[in-house]
Amino acid sequence: MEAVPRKTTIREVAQAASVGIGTISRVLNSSSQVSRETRARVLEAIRRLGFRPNAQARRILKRRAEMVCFLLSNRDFLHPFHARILQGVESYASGLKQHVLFAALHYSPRTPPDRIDLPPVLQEHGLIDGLILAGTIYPNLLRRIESINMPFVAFSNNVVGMGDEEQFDQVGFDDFNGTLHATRHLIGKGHRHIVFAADVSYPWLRRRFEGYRQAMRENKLKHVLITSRNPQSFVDFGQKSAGRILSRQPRPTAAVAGNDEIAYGLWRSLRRQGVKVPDDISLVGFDDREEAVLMDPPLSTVRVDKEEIGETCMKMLLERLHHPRMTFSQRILPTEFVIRGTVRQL
Amino acid sequence: MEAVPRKTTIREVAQAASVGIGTISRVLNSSSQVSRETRARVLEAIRRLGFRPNAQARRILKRRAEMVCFLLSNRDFLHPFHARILQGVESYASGLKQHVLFAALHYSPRTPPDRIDLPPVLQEHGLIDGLILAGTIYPNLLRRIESINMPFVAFSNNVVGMGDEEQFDQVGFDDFNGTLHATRHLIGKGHRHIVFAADVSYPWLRRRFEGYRQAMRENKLKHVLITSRNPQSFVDFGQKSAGRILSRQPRPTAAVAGNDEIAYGLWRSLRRQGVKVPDDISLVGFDDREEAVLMDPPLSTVRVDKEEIGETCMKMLLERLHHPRMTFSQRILPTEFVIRGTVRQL
DNA sequence: TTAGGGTGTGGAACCAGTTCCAAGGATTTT
DNA sequence: AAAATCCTTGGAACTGGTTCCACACCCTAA
Repeated sequence: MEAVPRKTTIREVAQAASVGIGTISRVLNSSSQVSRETRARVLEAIRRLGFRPNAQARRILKRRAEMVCFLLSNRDFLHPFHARILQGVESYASGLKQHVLFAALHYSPRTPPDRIDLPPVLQEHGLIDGLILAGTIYPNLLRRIESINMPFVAFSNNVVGMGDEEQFDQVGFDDFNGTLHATRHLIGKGHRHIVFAADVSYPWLRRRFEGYRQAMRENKLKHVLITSRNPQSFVDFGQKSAGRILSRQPRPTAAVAGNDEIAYGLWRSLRRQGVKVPDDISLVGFDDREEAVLMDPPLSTVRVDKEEIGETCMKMLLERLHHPRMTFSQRILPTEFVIRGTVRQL
Repeated sequence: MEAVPRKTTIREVAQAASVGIGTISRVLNSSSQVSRETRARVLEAIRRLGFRPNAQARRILKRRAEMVCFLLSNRDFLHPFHARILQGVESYASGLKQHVLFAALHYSPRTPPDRIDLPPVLQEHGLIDGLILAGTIYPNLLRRIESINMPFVAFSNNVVGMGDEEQFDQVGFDDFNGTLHATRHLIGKGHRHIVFAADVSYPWLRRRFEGYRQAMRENKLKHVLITSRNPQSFVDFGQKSAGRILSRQPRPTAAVAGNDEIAYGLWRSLRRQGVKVPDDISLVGFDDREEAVLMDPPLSTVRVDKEEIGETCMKMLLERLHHPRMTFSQRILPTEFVIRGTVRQL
């Protein structure tokens, strides 16, 4: 490897400006008082030499990397959903001169914690100050992270199999109230036979189901859960569910999908069978993905502000870094039902 | 801010193992020969003290951050397309113990280079070794990057307004041959009246248009470019183009869309007007986005391997870092036409 | 026995910053 | 006029690694 050209150092700047190295440092950190003339002379020397302070050296002393890691776990790819969270993290972070490192991890929920092979960032220390966990989170990963004493905040909607005794910082959105409001909206539009389509073995879909059930119960309506066998994907789940919905007697007038992908699958399959949305059946989704607007008609769905999730994660992580012994907190961000074109008045 | 607990240092480990600090370093870097017994004693001490070497300190000496920045410029959000490139970068990088920092930047093509406000990562030095530029790249940004002497590789398909004299490392995919093959495929299926829909003021769409034109020319067919006024987005562009396509005499039997979003808009608008794809008109896209498979019927399109782009960018950047004076190179990755359901045999 | 070579090891010097103490000079107080 | 205080400033010491030189030790050859 060829030698990297040496960069200007603080000592050379000090020489050039005929001051001591301490003064340069003081100017850089705009901290304690430096006389107007000295400061000007130093700044001029910095400009002239094109000096940019070395980040690593500062960090050793500061004991802060000013960097956090966004760790995406067990996702085959960086979905727009998580991409938006990442963006929320980044935009908030960069305003505070914090950097965001991106890393991915694949692990099995059954691997013992100490056998989980963490990404390189987490193997050295001092590289990052903390961690934002996104993607599916099983208890063994939490154990592993705790074992290296790395402060972290988890995006909690995809946390699986955690007991109530678990204590860690988390940010999530309100699954329950999301479907509660969506379902109430359908009921308000005169719908009585409303089904819910999702695989409720996922904790977050289970919570959404509970929100739907709550709305049905408070209106003394019967709840119906539609599932399908061996789906290849959520879209496929939706497609396979369509037939089951249509075969019910009496035929449901509306369906609440566990997420937008299921809603898409449903819509596509219904349309193929000549069933029109919303004329023949109303449909609502959850998540408000990009594709929701592109559906025809555009999908009424529960909006989740993904960037706000990211921003809140970052905010909470910084608080944790500043106050390591602060008690753990959990933030649930509200969701919003967005009315588009897939619900009709009965 | 509370004090961060001091971590174990190499000197403490040396003390514990009753060896010198140099020996610890040698063990850590598994470099020169250390006797079997000494190595075992050191490793035992490291384990017992839970020692993890400080990354920053090493980097000062090594003059390498082992970190690169993925800079997304002028994108309102991290599209799946770029997300996949990022993933390609990350997965290749992490295998080589390199880290990937994510940053975003918004700038105007008209801002003078020295006025472009770079993200914090690029303001200090030593934090990253190099840069991968994704998103729209105008000459002023290149000038700015060059001014801080930061090695970089650009994803070249979105480079705008660059003369031929521009020299920098770039990785892109083959716009021209993509549409060339797609159009040839349509011609092979018996189509003669084929239009191309896109705003060719984008250089990459212009290249795709040229590929289409080449295929038409070599078959002595007339090329037709469809554009539309003041589109809100690519999808909108597609929607607005549908009418223009249908009003042509004789009516085209196939359309090549500049990208999948335009294809989606076209498809949606055509369907609304009762025109069936592919029965009444065949359609091909470009990019092979996630949505392409979800369209009904799924879209025949030109696949671009985004992760390979990311991987190649990272590979090229590492080469550049190892050989700073190497001549600049440009890699064009091949594309592949994917046959799905939107083209019919005439 | 001595010279020569190879291996293993200790630790000073170094990297590029920050911190802090001491000290110089100016200004104010006594 | 002397003492006290404040504002600036210089630079040694420090951070936590790596590098390199010196040296001890062992083995072999002359």
